[in-house]
Amino acid sequence: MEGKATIQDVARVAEVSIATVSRVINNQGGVRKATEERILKAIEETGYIRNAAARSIKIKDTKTIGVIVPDINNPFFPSVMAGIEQKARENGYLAILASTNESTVVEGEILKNFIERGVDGVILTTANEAGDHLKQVHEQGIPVVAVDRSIQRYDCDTVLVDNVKGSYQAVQHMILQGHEKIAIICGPQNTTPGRERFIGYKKALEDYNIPLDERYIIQGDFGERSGYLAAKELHDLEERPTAIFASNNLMTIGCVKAVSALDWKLGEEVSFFGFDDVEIATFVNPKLSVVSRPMHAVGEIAFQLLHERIQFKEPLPKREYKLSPELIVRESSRALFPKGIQSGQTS
Amino acid sequence: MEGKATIQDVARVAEVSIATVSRVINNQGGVRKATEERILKAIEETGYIRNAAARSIKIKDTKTIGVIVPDINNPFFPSVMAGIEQKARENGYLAILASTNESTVVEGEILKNFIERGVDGVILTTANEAGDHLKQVHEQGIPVVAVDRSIQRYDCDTVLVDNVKGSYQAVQHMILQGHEKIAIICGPQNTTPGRERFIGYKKALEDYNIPLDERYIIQGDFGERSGYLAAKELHDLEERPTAIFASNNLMTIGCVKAVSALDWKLGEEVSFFGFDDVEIATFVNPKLSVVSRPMHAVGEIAFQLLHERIQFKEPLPKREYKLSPELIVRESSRALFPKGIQSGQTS
DNA sequence: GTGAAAGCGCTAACAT
DNA sequence: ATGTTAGCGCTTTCAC
Repeated sequence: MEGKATIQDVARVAEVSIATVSRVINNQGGVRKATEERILKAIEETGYIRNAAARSIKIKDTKTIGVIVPDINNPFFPSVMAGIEQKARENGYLAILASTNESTVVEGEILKNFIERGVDGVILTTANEAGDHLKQVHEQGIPVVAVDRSIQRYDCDTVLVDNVKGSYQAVQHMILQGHEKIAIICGPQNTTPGRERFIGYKKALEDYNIPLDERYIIQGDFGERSGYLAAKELHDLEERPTAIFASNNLMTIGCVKAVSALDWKLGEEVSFFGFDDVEIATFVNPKLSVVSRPMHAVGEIAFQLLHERIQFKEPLPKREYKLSPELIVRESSRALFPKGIQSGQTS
Repeated sequence: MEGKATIQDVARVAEVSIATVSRVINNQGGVRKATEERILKAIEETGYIRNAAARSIKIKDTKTIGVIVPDINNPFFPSVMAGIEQKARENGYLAILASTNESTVVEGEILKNFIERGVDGVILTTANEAGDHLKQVHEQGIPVVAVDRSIQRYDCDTVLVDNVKGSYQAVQHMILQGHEKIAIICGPQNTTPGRERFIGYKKALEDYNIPLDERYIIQGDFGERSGYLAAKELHDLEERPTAIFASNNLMTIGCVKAVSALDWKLGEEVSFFGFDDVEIATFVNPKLSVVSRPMHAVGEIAFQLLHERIQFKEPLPKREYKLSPELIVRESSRALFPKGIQSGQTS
C-alpha cells in the first residue's frame, strides 16, 4: 500500500494483464463484468492512482489549463479565476494558477513550466503586452487566450472589457446630470486601460461639445497615493470641477480619502464616478457610483474561447471579445444644481 | 518547428546521441564545450522544451507543489498564497493553485488530480476538517501541510494563527483602557476559529475578574449581515456595552455599518476591535483597531515545513506552528473615561 | 474478452 | 567525452 502502486501491481493482484486493467481504468468496455469487478477490487486494495505523467506521454491532452495572472492580490483576478475555474470544471478540466508578480521573466518561467507539464492551453493576463516571451508557447502550438491585456507580437484570442465605453458612459452620465467641469484622474498612458479610459472621457466630452480643459486632466499612476494627490490638486483649483472620474480602483480609494479629508462634500459639492467596484464603495457615505467590470463573465468567456481552440485545433481567426462594463449609479454622482440654480448666483 | 520537438530531434540536428543532449539539458557537465554549443544551438533551432511527463516518469520529483484553498475570493488566501509562492520560487519549486469552493468533493478531485500529476507535496486549507478525503494522499506518502484549519483524521504539519491569543489581546487591550462592558460578536461555534476566538474573549474577561454577561455575547455566522444585526441588538440594550469585539472581517464590516447607521459614535460612545485587517479599516473614521494575521508569514512557513518533509522523507513527528497575530491599535478603541474617572464612582 | 508487446520521451547506468 | 541501451508506467495495436 505504501508508495505508489502501479498498473502492474493492480494486474498482479487481480490476476489479469495490464492491458485489461488499462481498459477498465479508461472504461473502454469490452471487459467481462466479473473481471472488471476483480480489477476494481484490486485497485481499491492497492490504493492505485494512475500516473498522469506516464499517461500523457502517450495521450496528447492532459485536461489541464494553465492560468497566469500578474498579481494575485488584486481582487480583479480571483474573480476572473473563479469564472474560469467554474467553466473548466464543468468541462472536465482542471485549472492551475500561478502568479507572476508583474515580472516578465517569471511569466516566461511559468509558461515554460506549464508547457513542460503539457497544459492543453493557457489563459493569461500578461505582465508584458509586447509578448516576446510567448514565443515558446506559440511554437508549441499551444492555444492561448489573453485576458484584460492584449498581446502585440502574437495573435491570440482576447477578452477585454470595453474601457472606452465604460468611461464614456460614466462621463456621459455626469454630463447628462448637468456637469460640465468634469475632471479625470488618468492612469498611465502607456497602458491599454489607462489610455482607453482616457479616450472614453475625451469622446464623451466631445460628443456633448464640452471643450477639454487641461486643468481637469490629472495624470495618476493607478496607485492610491496618486488618486489622493490628484483630488487635492483639483481642490486647489480656483475653479474647481463639479465632478471627478477616477480611472481605477486604487485611485478611487485615494481620491475619496482626499475628498473626505478636504471636507469637500462628496455628491453635493463634487460628484464622483470610479472605475471598478471596490469594497468600500457601498461603505462610504454617500455610496460610490462606479463602472463595474463583469469579472466572472470574463473568466467564463476566456475558458470558452480556449476550449474551442483546444478542440478544433484548426487555425481559427483571431477573435476578440469586448465585454461591456456595467454602470452602477449609486449616490456619489448627482444632478448638478437640482433646483436649476447656476453656480455663482445667489439663491 | 511546429509541434513538439523531442530530444531525438535535437540529437539529430546536433549530430550527437540523445544521452549527450540529456546531459546538457540537465547540465551535468562532462560535455565538450564545442558539442554543448552545437546542442544548445539545436535546441534553439528546434524550439525544444523538455517533456516534464516523460521526465518525471523516471525521476521521482516534479518540483511542483499543489496548493488548495477553499475560497479564492477571500482575500486571506491570496495573501497566504503569495507567501507560499515566493518561498517556493526561491527554492526552485512551482506552486499551482486550485480552489474548492468549500466543497469536500471538489477538494477530493483536485487532490487526486494533483497526485496524478505527481506533485511533491500539498499545502491546503481543507473544506472539511474531518479529513477522510485525504486518505489517498496519505496512502501515497505525499507530504501535506494544513493551513488555518487542522486535519483531524491524519497527522500532518499544521500552521495556524493563534486565535485565542489574538482575541485575548484585543479584549485585554480594551479592558486595560477601562472597559468592562465588552461585547463579542461570535463566529459559529462549530468552527475552530469561531470557537477559539470566543475562548480568548472569555479568558481575558476571566483574568481580569469581569463576569461574563450573556447580553453581551451575540452569535453571528461570520457573514456581514450577522455583524450588522448583532450591532443593532447591542444598541437596543438598555445597558449598552462600551466596547465591541467582532470575530472576523465580514462581521466587522457589518458591525461598523450598523454602528454608523445607528449614529452610535465609534470610538467615543463605543470602542471597537475587529479580527482580521480589512481594506475599509483605515478608511472609516475613526480608523479601526484590529487583530491582524500574518498571512504572508503563514504561507512562507507552510512552504518551509512542506519543503522539509519533501527533502527528508523520514517520518518526522507532526509539527504545529501557531503564529501570533498582531494587534493593530488604531482609533476605534479608546480609553473609557480618559480622565481617570471610574464608572459609578466619583473622583 | 484478454494478453503480448511495441513504443511514448526521457534518464542513467554501462560501454566505449 | 560520447554513445548504447534498459527501463519508467502507461496506452494501444494486433494476436489469440
